[in-house]
Order: sequence, then C-alpha cells, then structure tokens
Amino acid sequence: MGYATAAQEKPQRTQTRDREVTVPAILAAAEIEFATNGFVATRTESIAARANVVKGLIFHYFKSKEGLYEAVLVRAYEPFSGALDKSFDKGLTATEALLTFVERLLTAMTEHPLSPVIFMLESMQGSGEHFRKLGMPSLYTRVEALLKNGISTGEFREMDPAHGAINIIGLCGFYFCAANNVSHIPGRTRNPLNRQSLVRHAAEVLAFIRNGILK
Amino acid sequence: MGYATAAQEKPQRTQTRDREVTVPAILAAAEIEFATNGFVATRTESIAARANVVKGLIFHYFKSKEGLYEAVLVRAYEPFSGALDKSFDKGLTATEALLTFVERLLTAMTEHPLSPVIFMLESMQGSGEHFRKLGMPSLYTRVEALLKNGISTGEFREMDPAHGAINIIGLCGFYFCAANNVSHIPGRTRNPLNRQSLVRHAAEVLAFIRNGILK
DNA sequence: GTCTATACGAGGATAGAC
DNA sequence: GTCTATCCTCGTATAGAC
Repeated sequence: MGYATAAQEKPQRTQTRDREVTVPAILAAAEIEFATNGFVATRTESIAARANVVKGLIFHYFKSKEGLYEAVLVRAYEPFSGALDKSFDKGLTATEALLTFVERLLTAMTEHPLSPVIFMLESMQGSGEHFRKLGMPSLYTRVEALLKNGISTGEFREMDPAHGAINIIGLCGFYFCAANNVSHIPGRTRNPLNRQSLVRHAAEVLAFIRNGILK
Repeated sequence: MGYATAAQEKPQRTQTRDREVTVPAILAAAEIEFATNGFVATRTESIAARANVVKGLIFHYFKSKEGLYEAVLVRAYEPFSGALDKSFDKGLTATEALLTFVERLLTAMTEHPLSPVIFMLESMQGSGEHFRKLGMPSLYTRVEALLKNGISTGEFREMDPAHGAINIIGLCGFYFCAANNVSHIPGRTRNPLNRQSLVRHAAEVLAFIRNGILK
C-alpha cells in the first residue's frame, strides 16, 4: 500500500485494446450470461465484468443491450443452420435424412452447449420474436416436412408430424437445459456437460429416435 | 365524462377484500408472470396489476418477491408429487410402472400447463436451488431407478438409465416450453396449449416412449 | 385488510476526458 | 478505443394513513 509508482491504485487495466480482441470477448461473455439468465435478467455490468472490459464498451460496440443480444443469437445460430442445410441436399431416403439431421444437430449442440439453452430461453420468454426478426427459419417446420415424407413412404410409424417434430427437437436440446439441475442431484458425480457425457447424450438420443420413430 | 358521483376518479377499487380471495388471486397471477418471465425478470408490479390488487399486498402476504415465488413453486409441485407417489405403490411390473408414471405426469401437466414451464425456468436459471430448499424429491432419480429395474428384467432395451430418465421427462415437458414459439410459426392455426392439442401431446409422447423404451 | 407515498438501490444508457 | 462520471428510470420494499 502506498508506493507511488506511475499507475497508482489502478489495477487490471488493459488500456491498449483492439476491436478484434474486445468484440469477441464481449460476445463470448454475453453468450454465457444470456444463457444463464435470459435477456431481461442479464445485467450488462455482469457481461462487462466477465469480459474484463468496462460497461461503456458494450454500448460503444453494440449500441444497446438488445443489440448485443441479437448479435449473440445470430452467432449461436450459425453452426445450426450450417449443419442443417447439408441434410437436405441430396436424394436421401426419409430415414437417412432424419438420422443425418439429428446427428448433425446433436454434433452442433455438443460443440456449442450454450446454444440450445439460449434458444430455449428465447422461445420461452421472447415468444420467438427475435427469431423472426433475424430471419431464422424454423427448425420445426423442416423436421415436420421430413416426418410427413417418411410416414407416407411407410418408413416411419404413424404419428402426428407436428408433435413428432417438437418431440425430436426437444429430445436433442432438453438435456442441455436440464444439465444445471441434474448436476446438483446428490450422488451424481459426472459433470453432465463434459465431453464424455455429451457424446453419451447424442448416442442415447439417436437410439431413442431410431427405436421410437422408425418402423 | 365528468359526472360528480361519490367515488370520483377512483376506478376499479375493491376495498373490502378477504385474505381468502386476495391470496389465491396473487398466487394465480404470480404463476403466470413467473412462468412467462422467470424469477428475476418478473416485476411485482405486473403481478399486482394482473391480480388486480396493489403491489404492497404482495409484501404484506408473502414478505418478499422470493417468498411469493417459493409459494408458487410449492403449489405447482403438489399435483406432480401427488400423481407420482401413486405410481410407486403396488407391485407393478417395470413396464406398467413406467407407463403409469408417464400417464400421470402428462395428466398433471395437461391440467397445469404452466407448471412444466416454471420448473424448466427454475432448472435453467436457479440451478435447482429452490427445489432443494423446498425439499422437492428429484423426479430424475425416481425415473432412473424405474428404468434400471426394467432393463435388468429385460422389459426395456439396453440404455443409460440416467440419460433415459432425462429424455423421458424432457419429452413430457418440453412441449409446454416450446408452445409459445411454435404458436408463432406462420401457417400453424391450432393453439398448442388448448385442451385438444394437449391431449394429442400426451398420446404422442406415450406412443414415442412405448416404442422407444420398451423392447 | 387495503391503500398512498416514498425511501433507496440497481441498472441501462450517455457525455466527455484521455 | 478505452475509461470515468453521471443521469434517470425502474423496481423492491417499507411506513403509515384509512
């Protein structure tokens, strides 16, 4: 205490920063905070602290809290849409298309475990308004079409395709949303979001869908 | 406008109220608000407005926002725990026990469609801390035990019972959480939370589980 | 039991120095 | 591009009249 060097009493400064460093840092921090708390409950101050920057920079780069939120949504959706587009290219059978779709979706979720949580919260709390605003196509609609096709060819069992689509997507994503809760069950040791558990999750969901949907 | 009767400019008062009326009104309003927004993002003012009472009464009856929240959680959990206890009484086979369990869970959810949403939000945002605090037994643990039993008797296919439990509960509850989002998909006319859709949901999930879990 | 008024802190956003 | 300081609204909670 009290030694009079140049930078008195000013800890952890990082004065000379670059947009290339700061912007991704804010985005990464925001993704975690929004996934944990949802849009309204997230504090810009928490994001700034996690990114190790000052609150003002958030508004400098993203104009508003909502601007940052939408940037996070867009970034989170990229791996999903990329993976999904590929599943609809070729002349696959309904079975192949469905399983390819689910596999890719699960891989994308495994690599970005926060994304399902953010989308879930946005679905629940935002009524999906941001999805529409950002022009994100609906996963549900595409899966529903896929199921209709497979039912008509006799590859899938009879079912309501709209409900089937919701159930399949829910099966893939719910695990990530329940993970926080599950990890606090006494007697459970393995972290549900580590690599091993997530690979396990993907395999289990695929098996469930294979048995539950295909004839 | 401007006729000078006794109660000038004081609309919608309900001066003489009773605890028997006010408390349930607040609870019902709070359930909707918390299910829509989560704990932190919910405003006590919104709850009061929806219950048509003054904000102060919330603190009068429940001491704090959190006190009200916990009261809502307890009330929401009652139909679940009641329904579930019955599934574990008799000497049922694993198959019968599982299907009974799922049927009752789905019935409880159909009758209280906000409950799965509240529990989901609490799981995601509260890390399940309130569940523990309120002494709510874990659904997951009980379903997991049930699955283990059925696998060992050969009634169910081989699977990781911990993941199976999460997937089954997710299948039952995810639909309610996605409903807001789904209802905004263009071209979809039926309200996903009306009676007819919920009965449909229950039937679809039961069929999915029957095919996906049983041998 | 119900209402009004208000204290008090938190949080989003902005202005301006460096 | 980054920081400090500040404005102002909103929201929880309380005090006290009726």
